[in-house]
Amino acid sequence: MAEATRPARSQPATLSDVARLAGVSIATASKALNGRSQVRAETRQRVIEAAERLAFRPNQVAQSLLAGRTGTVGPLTSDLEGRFSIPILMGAEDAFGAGEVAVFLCDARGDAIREQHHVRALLGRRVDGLIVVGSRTDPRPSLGRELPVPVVYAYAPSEDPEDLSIVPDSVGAGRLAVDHLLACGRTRIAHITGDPGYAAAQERAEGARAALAGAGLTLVGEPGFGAWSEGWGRAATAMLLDRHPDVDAVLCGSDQIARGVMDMLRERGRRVPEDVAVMGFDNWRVLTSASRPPLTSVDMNLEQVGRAAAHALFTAIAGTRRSGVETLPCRVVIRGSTVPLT
Amino acid sequence: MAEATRPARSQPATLSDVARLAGVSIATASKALNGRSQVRAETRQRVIEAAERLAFRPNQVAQSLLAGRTGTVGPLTSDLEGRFSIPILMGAEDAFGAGEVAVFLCDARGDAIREQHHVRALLGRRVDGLIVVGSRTDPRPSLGRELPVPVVYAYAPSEDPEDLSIVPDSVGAGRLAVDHLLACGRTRIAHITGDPGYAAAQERAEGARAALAGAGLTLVGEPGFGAWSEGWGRAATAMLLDRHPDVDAVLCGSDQIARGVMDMLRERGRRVPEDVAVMGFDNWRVLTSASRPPLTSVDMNLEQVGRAAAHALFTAIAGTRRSGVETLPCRVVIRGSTVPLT
DNA sequence: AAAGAAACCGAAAAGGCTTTCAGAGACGCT
DNA sequence: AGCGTCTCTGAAAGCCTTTTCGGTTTCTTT
Repeated sequence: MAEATRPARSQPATLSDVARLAGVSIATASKALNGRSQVRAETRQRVIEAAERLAFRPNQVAQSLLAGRTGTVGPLTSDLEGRFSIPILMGAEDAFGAGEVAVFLCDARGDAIREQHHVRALLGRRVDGLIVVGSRTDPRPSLGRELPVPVVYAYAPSEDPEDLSIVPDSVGAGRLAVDHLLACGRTRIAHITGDPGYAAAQERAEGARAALAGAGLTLVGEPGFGAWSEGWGRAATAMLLDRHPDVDAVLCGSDQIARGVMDMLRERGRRVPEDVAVMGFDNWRVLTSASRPPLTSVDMNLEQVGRAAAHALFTAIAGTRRSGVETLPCRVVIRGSTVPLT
Repeated sequence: MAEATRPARSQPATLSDVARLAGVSIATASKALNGRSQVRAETRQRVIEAAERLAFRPNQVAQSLLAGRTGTVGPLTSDLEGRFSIPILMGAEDAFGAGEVAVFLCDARGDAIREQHHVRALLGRRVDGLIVVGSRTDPRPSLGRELPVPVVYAYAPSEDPEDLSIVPDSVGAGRLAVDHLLACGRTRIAHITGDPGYAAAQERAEGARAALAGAGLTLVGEPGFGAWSEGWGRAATAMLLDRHPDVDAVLCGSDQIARGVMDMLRERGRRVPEDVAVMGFDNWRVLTSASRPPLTSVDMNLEQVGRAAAHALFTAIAGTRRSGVETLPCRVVIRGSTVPLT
């Protein structure tokens, strides 16, 4: 734990340092390094060598000031703890990273005041655009139309239809899930899901019902709304088995619920997937692959949502703006809880 | 999905706009807004009103250029997916957020090339400092001593002792865990943990052994190194019960392992915590609170690690640099798997 | 009333870069 | 030799803000 005050570090080289070393003006140095054509090859070479000797990196702060664009983007997330924001941010970072756009990190902790504060801070830094990442798919208040930069909402759509929102297709996801169970030959399908106050819960249930109706079937019992927890999965399963012992598949609102469901099924002597198939939602690796058997789950393709949001923001910055809510399809990841391992 | 090209948004107001509206010079406007004293109260008021009318926000890009500091910090993480980086980043964001420092988001995906690329990008943006966040506690190569800004390593220490690293105290954590089990009256304690290639696994085992030795005891059997998975927890527990049926506590290397252990214990008819106490590591909520009974676990205080790293970086930027590896204590979070619920 | 002090204001420079535009030099042609 | 044409190069402006410092106004004091 040595402690010392070292001398200030050497300042990074500037363009004028390079120019001096190469014996040219800064204008020429700039042109040489940026591939402008009005420089003799030999001069350009001299400048490039000088730049390398000095480890010159153009000061992007100065470039930004001049260009009026900073090449930065502010993603506002309302919860970093939650596992939904991260994949979206990674997708966005991915999409931007390729284009040399830097991404700020802002966690509003679900607090509107903090969010406002972050928006201000980001605008002060002259970000070129904002991505607002929600923690649930319910619509959220718009940041407003009067912002000086484009905004894209991801996962949680904006309440204002003039804004552009990119969300996963929850209704379609419910449909996909049921389609898979039907394809597995199941016909007595129950649905145990989370908090009915979540749009995602309602929409998935809606999609599931629609798909069943399409096959001339209905859900076994009512959708079991409750909490997004293992405990609820266990409790709901116990009740379900009492009332509908003939159930042959349970579609769960989350992987956590699914784990609880599988737990209780095993406790009651049902085999998964032979007697009852179980499906989860979210495709959260830790849970899906650790369970016995591994859990079939619907993946919301969140990284794609992030990438799509980044892409939309890009085009909006370039001038072409879209609006409305755009949905992206989910996908079923099949594991041993619906299909016996061969 | 309406599509349209709206007119370019109005540019944000600049200081000279404000000055013009207030009928003063740019210099006076600046002084008025920044609370400098050489402005008549009445004039200041006029300027402030003008600034408000125009929704003026000083352009931080220009401020940065002038000040030579950007007020930004680059945290390089090697895996955002992993659950260890996030709390550290949140802690850092927290510590900086208060001081108006913006944090960039960089995920190197564990790739050294990507990391180099990100370092360059961050330096180009003239960040004032870097925080390197690792995904495991094993030492990692230094970024080098010749960087123009201070660097702090968090979670994964740098191999270069001249660098400053902030890490959780793994040895101490092992000791704390055993101390808790001893305090619960357990004496026949086994240790089932993860990949022996991880420094964290070795160090925790070392701490556990030391604490036992201090009480005149030894581990039941050898430490069970294996994988950081539920599956390994189950398998290792089965073997453990065969060889040492009298075990009365299992210290696990992670919460996932602990879940597997508890699963197998239940399957073999042991009650937790009455017959066998179980402890996990990492205090990962999803796992600890969802299990039956809730899992006692060691929390590495990662947010504190992040905050400490941010703080160290702050002081380093201000000129006072430290070096070496500094450890932060962990803490035991007691739940029902070691202490019967009252 | 005049001088001195204090309060207030604005011109200008700085920070690092890009770009425009004018000027300088080289070359080919008549 | 003189002219026009290219090809290169560099001075300077501009991006937006802060700060210094000289200048102007106002107030106090004798």
